Amino acid sequence: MPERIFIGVAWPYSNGSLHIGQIVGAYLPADIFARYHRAAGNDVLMVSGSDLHGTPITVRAEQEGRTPTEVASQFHNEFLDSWKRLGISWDLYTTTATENHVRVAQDMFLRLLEKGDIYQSSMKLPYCTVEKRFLLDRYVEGTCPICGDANARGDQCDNCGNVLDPIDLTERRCKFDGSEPELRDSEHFFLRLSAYNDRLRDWLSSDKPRWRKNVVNFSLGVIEQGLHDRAITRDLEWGIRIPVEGYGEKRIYVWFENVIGYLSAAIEWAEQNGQPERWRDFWQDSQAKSYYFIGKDNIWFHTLSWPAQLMGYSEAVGTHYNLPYDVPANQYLTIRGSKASTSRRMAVWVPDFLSRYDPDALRYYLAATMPESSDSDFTWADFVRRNNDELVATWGNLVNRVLSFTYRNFEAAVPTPRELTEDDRSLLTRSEQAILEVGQNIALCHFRAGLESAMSVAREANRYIEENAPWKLITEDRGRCATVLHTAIGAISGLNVALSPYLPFTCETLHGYLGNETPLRDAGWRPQTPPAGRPLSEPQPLFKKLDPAVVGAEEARFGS
RNA sequence: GGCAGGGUAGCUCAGCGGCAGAGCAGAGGCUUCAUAAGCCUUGUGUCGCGGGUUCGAAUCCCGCCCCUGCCA
Repeated sequence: MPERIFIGVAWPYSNGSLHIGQIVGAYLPADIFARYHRAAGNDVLMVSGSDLHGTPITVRAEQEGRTPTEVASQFHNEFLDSWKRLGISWDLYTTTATENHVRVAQDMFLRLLEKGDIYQSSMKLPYCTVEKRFLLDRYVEGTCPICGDANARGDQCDNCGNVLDPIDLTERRCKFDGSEPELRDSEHFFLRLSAYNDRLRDWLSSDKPRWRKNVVNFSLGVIEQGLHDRAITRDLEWGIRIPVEGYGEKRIYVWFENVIGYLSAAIEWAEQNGQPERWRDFWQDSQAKSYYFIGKDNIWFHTLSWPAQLMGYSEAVGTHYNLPYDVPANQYLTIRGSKASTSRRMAVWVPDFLSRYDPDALRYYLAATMPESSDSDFTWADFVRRNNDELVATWGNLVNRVLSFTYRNFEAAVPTPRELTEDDRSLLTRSEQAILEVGQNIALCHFRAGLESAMSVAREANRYIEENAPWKLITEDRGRCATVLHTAIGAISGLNVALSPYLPFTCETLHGYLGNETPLRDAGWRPQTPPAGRPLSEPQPLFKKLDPAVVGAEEARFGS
């Protein structure tokens, strides 16, 4: 019985190129997960989109003297290209600027307002009398009350790292003109999160054994402190309008709005596919499972506020909406020890990376070092090492040595085996087990362990080749040689299925070398046994070995 | 400052109450089908620091240090 799997992936701000930390944190694990479940025959819907709103975009636009729309659409288009080149297999990748999303977001806002989960209240905010506008926290500067640094921002002090409120600063000044901002009352809308404290606690306390412990413990910790109501509108021009009269200069704040994209994207997907009610299969069938792939900075929004929004909306409209089934948040991938940053433009960028290296090499590296339980560190030396000593040497070379030897010595076709020995059957069994183990690991979001399950069988296959030495058998016992190669090809075919969620491009290529005429994605999550006599295509190496000199070149480029 | 996660071999990490492990790197050997790839053998550890509980602690408890995230 197929499962229904909804996969929501964090909505990236389109304020700069994607960097590999974002890929390893959310997009790659989501894609591996989606590819596995599709192969296993499950009903999968994977969606996300570019967040075209949000202050990071307006900040960049102001810096460059462009409009937010120009900045946002430039990077949205670049993202589309990056997804294609990385092989991220969206069912729909949209944006937060669609009419559909605005309608769904405003509807949720209004329903929660009618229900009383959203209410109005005033708050004191810094107002610049020169600019004649309310200032975002980061546009107020002053002296840090904790460390005394004179150049602290209203949201955070870069000197001591503490989170601040603009009201805490002394010697407050406007970032743009240096004038002292006034504190003025501003009417805003608040989400009544406090009303959901107990229900969220009950939900987070039950049936969460597969959740990562940092995700559960962090969320429960916030609940124990007591969830407070939070403003969900801002004094901004860039964003989705508040669907209430008299708030023309304010907008819905992105943290409330962009998560609604998970729902609106499902609706958009269903409409685009001519089955406008299909989204309900993923949102209203309580057997459907929703997974959210995000980075650790995003946990609060996905385990607390978004579930509260959904609980409230379900009640308000009288229809059930599924809460997250799992939120497998990843830690960070640091770059030589420091955090990547889009706004500070310090990162390994995806378009740049893919201009010199292959997507599967990157996918392999990122999956093998995925920061599932703690931050992991990217270094060029480690990338080259894993590519050359693991991907090329173990898997790529296994494939190449078996296929090229067979191609040359057995008329470019799968050899006809004699009776299999214990040894042969044992290898084929291990290959079948690899498919099962990889699948189980991926289903539990243990991506590194899944890859290792497959790689360890690739090592066993290399041992099998070594022990049976087909290069000797070819002159001594051609029948036995045929059997060994047939067995090795069977094992490789199985491993190719097991690795396909991780390495979609090269696995598809190998599937072709193995003489298949239909795409690998149609083969399912099960062993493949190429029939004896099937013609093989002439194999080429699947991966490129990297010159260790690229380490120095890349580090120089990175500006060390 | 509060909450949470992490700190284990040169590197990347697993183990989370019962003889400290894997992959890769290093050293030695074998092999030659293969992208000088493969296979075998092999060294390596104050398990962040200091206390405690226990017959027994990397694992549980207390305190501290360092890294990361969040703090509406």
